[in-house]
Formats: sequence, C-alpha cells, structure tokens
Amino acid sequence: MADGPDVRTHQIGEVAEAVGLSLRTIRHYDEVGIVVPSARSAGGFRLYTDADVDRLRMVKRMKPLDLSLEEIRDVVELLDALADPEADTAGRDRALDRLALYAALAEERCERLRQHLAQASEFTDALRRAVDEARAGRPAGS
Amino acid sequence: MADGPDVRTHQIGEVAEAVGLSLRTIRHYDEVGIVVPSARSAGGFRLYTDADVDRLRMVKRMKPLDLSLEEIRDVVELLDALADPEADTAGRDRALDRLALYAALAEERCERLRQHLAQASEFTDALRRAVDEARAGRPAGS
DNA sequence: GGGACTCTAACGCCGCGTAAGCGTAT
DNA sequence: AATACGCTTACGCGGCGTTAGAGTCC
Repeated sequence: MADGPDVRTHQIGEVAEAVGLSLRTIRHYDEVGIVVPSARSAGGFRLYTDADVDRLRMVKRMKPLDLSLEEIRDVVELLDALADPEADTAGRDRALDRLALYAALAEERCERLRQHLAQASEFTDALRRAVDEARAGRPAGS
Repeated sequence: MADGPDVRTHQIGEVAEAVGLSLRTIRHYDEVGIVVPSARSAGGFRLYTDADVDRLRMVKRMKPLDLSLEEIRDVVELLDALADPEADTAGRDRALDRLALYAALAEERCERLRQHLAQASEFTDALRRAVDEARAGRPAGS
C-alpha cells in the first residue's frame, strides 16, 4: 500500500530547463499522451517526478529518428508494457515483437541520418571553399 | 548572341527520378522561386536544363541543414550573384559577406546533426539491447 | 500582497501530401 | 485513339510557436 515516502516533483519550467525542451512542447507531449505528469498540484500545475523527467529525456533522444508523435507514444507504451510486472507472458511477447520492429526501423533511420550528415557536410565544405576562394581573389582588406 | 546550340531539357518526372525528390516538391520549389525551370514547352510543361537539375541536387544536399525555404533561396541566389559576371565588385562583396554568415550557420548545423545522430544511435542501441535481453530471458522458440 | 510561474484555449505557420479535374505530347 | 505524362487549384496535416487572458504559488 505504500508508494514509498513522499515523491519529489518538479514543475514544468524546471523540467524544461533540465531537459532542454520548450514549455509548449512538454505541454504538447502531455496533451497527446506521450509523457503525462504523474501528478497535478491543487491549483492545476503539472508536477513531474524524476521518472517523468527521464521519460522526457528518452523522448528527446528519439526525436532525430523522425518518428511521428504517435509512433513515439507507441514505443514508450511498449517499453512500459515490457517492464510491467502485472503483464502476462503473451502480452509481453507481443510487445517484444513490435519493439523489435521499431528497433529495426530505428536502425534504418540512423543510417539515413548518417547520409544526411554526409550530404550536409559535403555542401558545407563546398560553400566554405567557394567563399574562401572568392576572398583569396580579392583580399579587399586595408 | 548564341545561347549555344540547342540545350537539352528534361521534364519533371525524369528530373524527379534522377534527383530523388517528389514531383510535388519540385513544383513547390518552382512556386517559391528556389529552382525555376529555364523553359516551358508550348503546352506548359516544365523543362529543366542540366544546370537546373544540378541546382536541385544542391538544394537537396542543403535540406538536412534545416534551413527554411526562404533561407535556401537566399543562399542559391547569393551563389548566383557571386558567379554572375555582370555584377560589380561591391555587389559581389556583399554577397560574399552574407555567404560567409551562411557558411558559419551551416557549420553549426552540421554540429547539431552530429549530436542528433549521437542521440539517435544511443537510443537505438539501448532499444536493441532491451529487446535482445528480454528475448534472452525467454527464448520462446519451438 | 507582489512577482514569478503556470494554466487553458485558440489561431498561425511551414513544407509539402493528396485528391480532383483537365490539358499535352521528347 | 489510346496512353502516359503533366498542369493548376485547393484543402489537409503534423508539431509545435505564439499571443491572450486568467489563475496559482511562496
């Protein structure tokens, strides 16, 4: 019957600072059910536990994978299901299979990210060279 | 007075295939003035020269830098200005300064991309380990 | 009670995807 | 005369940014 002795919570501004997401984004993640704060104050302030904050950090790490928020929610829920001691074996197995699909997808997306980085730095280098060369022609200084 | 003897052109489908952008995207780039086809057929078909196609490729490489389409247009126009033999020295110098700013921005964005990749693959690895570990516990085979 | 913090509600924006209906022709 | 390709117009959407106005916390 014990939730453990009183859990420390943080309000949204502090969380935003710590995690590096905007207030709006964190509220949005609440709205769509990705990270719902474990509690609210009497007056309605969102109260985040450390576990909630960790969850936000995880979501932030997922963002570059370019998944929809629906997919992200799906993944975090599957991870919950996997960790849930109430779940039966069959339920966990289903979660596991779907997570394996997401893991494969994530690996593809990492590969795509590497390509994007390659393209971006190819362009950036070319731009840098173009600027430097043009300046070499006309030193233009004093 | 010569534009050179008849310039080969390509219509949009062929270009999309070659560059790896959707028809819609290419049309959109025309609408907003990023890459405007050098010609149109009598009936209104967009006709792209090889130079146009190269320009599209350049834009595609810029995309991961996460610039707005307005900024992208700005950059390509500045590069045009720099290459334009009609331009006077002052004009080219202004272009050059602004391009140098974009080059610095691009370098920052590349750095951000690297961080994103790092975060994404950190998450991906963790997910992969979670799945594999859970499966090690329950081989679940035949 | 004052100042910093937070709340909900609602509109706005960007970069296309996606029809729908119609004209063209490397 | 049929087929493949292209055109314009217009609406929709995801993921927040951004006010606006009211309430809360210490």
